[in-house]
Amino acid sequence: MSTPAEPANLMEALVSLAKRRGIIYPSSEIYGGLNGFFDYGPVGAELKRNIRDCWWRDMVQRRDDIVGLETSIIMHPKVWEASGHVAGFTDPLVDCKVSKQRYRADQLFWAKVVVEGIVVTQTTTEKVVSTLEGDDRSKHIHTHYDLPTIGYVSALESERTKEELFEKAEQLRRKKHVQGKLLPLEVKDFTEATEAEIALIPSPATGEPGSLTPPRSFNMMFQTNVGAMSDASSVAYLRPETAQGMFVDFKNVVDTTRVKLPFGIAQIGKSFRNEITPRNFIFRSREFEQMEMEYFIHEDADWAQCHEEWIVWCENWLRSIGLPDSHLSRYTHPKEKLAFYSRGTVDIMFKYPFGVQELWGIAARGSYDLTQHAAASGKPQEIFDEATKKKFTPHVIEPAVGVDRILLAVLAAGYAEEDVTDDKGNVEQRTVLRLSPRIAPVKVAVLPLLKNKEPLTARARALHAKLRRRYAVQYDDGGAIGKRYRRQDEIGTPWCVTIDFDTIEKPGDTFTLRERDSMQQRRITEAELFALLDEQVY
RNA sequence: GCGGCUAUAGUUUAAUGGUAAAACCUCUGCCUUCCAAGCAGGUGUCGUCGGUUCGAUUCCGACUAGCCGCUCCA
Repeated sequence: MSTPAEPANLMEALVSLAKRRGIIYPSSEIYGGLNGFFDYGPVGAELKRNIRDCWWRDMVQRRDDIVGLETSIIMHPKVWEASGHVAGFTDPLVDCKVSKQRYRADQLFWAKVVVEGIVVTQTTTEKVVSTLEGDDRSKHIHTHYDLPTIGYVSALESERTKEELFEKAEQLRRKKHVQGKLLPLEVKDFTEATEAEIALIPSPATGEPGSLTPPRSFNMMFQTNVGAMSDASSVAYLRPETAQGMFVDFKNVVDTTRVKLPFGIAQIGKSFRNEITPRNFIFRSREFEQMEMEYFIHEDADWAQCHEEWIVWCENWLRSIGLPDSHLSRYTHPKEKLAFYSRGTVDIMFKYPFGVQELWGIAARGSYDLTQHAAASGKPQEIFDEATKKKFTPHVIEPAVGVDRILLAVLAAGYAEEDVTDDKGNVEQRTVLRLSPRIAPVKVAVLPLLKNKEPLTARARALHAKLRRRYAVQYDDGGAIGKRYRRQDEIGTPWCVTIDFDTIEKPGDTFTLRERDSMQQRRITEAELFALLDEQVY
């Protein structure tokens, strides 16, 4: 009997297991680690490779309409200017030191409040006078008529930013007991404030000046230099997405591979983003691996239907590697929040231990990317339509997913701690990773029942040698048999075959096949074992 | 980047101002006829750097990393 159960803190359990079993290590650990970077250990490397291979086989090799591509990680810097990443990845941010709020500088607006006319309040007059001497006093007061800046106001970007600023300015005028008429406000955003002004602009949270920091720029792209000289002309970027490779090589693929619309170009590769806050283990890291596909369609095609078909394809693929429906959902981006070039974006969400988060984004991008590159490079990115005899720029549907996010999802969905009751009634805990045979790092463990009986180990080694030609398998003769089963459970090995005395003493050359999830055993021949693997590991 | 909490063996945790302990894991040998058995043995720079102190794993500071919240994720 076994009872599946989720541990109280699933993430902690996963991080611990990942380290203990060689799935994921912190990067550069002996030097104290490096925030946002991770290494995949021997077991993790197999798991990750299997996820990539499954995707590539299903997305590229088993389809007629999609071809693969591998572009360089460092591309011409103009690629990222054309794509909008150089501008779009720079988000200057402002912190309020008192309220601990953070604002985007381009969404925080402010204005100097200037009042037309004479400053008549007693306090203000005295202040001005005290800085003057002798006969100059009256004269100087007079010349200050046109100087009365009474303060600053700020407001966040909204539909009524200007009204809000005006109201605040009016409040400020009354609060300071200043007579006169407000001059029209000159609204600027925070990126345009000088150092002196920053000290005087009030925080929208507190209404008091002096707590805002100067805007700090966070460019999400990692910069590097190409060539021996490090100057402005040699600046290059590590790609923040693989997609631009497909757009930039679009014409090459069209001209050299006989593809016809609709068709897709797929790529798997590393991308880099200098995330402000890497979080949640490998979910958001600074170096990660993407699997992206750009599906090009005719400009007159029914993009919405194509979009929906790809969403369904992606959902089915996630199921095929073992993610349960109970953890999957959809999020449709609201129209008003879409990027201006996007016609629609749907995210397939996964219920991670830390919340429901984006796993796979399927975006309808129109012809934005190809059009941008055509304009920036001066080379049209068009296809000739034989029917209408006209050239046009194709539109694109882009399913983009992170390998690391899938890997974390299969770990989270597959991890279980079960209470197992043995024959004597003792309850013990069993940790098991229920990974699909498609992606399991080890498909079969070959176990001689006893280590010190040569006929058993000889048969086991022979089987192991034969299996390993086609599948990732392990040979393990250490310790008691039950311990070896549990060891394989922890890395998600779907099957163990045990070479026992029946194998060598009885006719039929059968082994014990032990199944991971049910722990059930049955006898199986070598031919049946290979047939099972051929069917399940695809 | 800000705030709060944290850092002892591969993992999970103890104890201590006088150079550290347990369990599990792992490795070696013996044993073992199916679910983490037993026996014997091996494996440890208390995250890093500085300060206080005769002496710091322990107290203080900085840094690094992790968790939570804010922010960000085109």
